[in-house]
Amino acid sequence: MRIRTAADLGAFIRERRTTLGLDQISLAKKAGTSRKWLVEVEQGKPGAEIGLILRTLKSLEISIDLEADSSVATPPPGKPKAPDINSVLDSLKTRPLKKQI
Amino acid sequence: MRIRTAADLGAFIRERRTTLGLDQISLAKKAGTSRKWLVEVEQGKPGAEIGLILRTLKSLEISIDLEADSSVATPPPGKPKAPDINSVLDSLKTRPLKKQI
DNA sequence: ACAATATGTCACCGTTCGGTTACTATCTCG
DNA sequence: CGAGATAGTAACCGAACGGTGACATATTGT
Repeated sequence: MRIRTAADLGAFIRERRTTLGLDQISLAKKAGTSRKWLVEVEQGKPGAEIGLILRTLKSLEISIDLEADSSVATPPPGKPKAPDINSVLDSLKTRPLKKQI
Repeated sequence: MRIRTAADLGAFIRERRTTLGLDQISLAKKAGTSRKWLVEVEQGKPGAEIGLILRTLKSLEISIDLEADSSVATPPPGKPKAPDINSVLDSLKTRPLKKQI
């Protein structure tokens, strides 16, 4: 399922939890958090910490996949930076990422 | 990319940001947060709020997909709940799931 | 009707978050 | 060399988080 908001996430978590036949206490204990926290998350709390979220999803055996949309150089049409070959080479040269070269 | 930890998430965000040629300030502004926050998130801060994370991913045009692993009733082998027909029927009766059977 | 279960809500409290504002270290380019 | 841009870090502080424990509601099964 594609997640866009905290409410989406909460709904998905809840659905998965009930599908597995778990109650809030069981899942909260499994994920190492509290029932109160689970209740709020299932209601779509945007302030929930990502660490607890990840632990919860793991407890529910849910995989999280991130995908960069479309192509590399498609900054929302409106900022035509129009990078030329030089700038691209420059950026690769000046910003040695871990796995670069 | 499959995300399992906050560090994974931070690395992915950073890679995507640089790929798009954005600096931390630009992205932070775009996502409605602060540069300090972005720095910490890219370093894998597990306490970051899911709401800001989602806004950031949206700013980077990154899709988040959740997928429930394997089949419905496969609690990590070690808890052989061995549900019999009765318990299954009961759970269906008391907990009207959407897609069951 | 009663007990048991599961969920939602509340108040309290210590901890931590996130924003702001500096300062520092690199790196690039003129 | 010096100016500018980018990134990491620090201290401060109000706001919000998450945990605990209790109470209020359904809802189910006896």
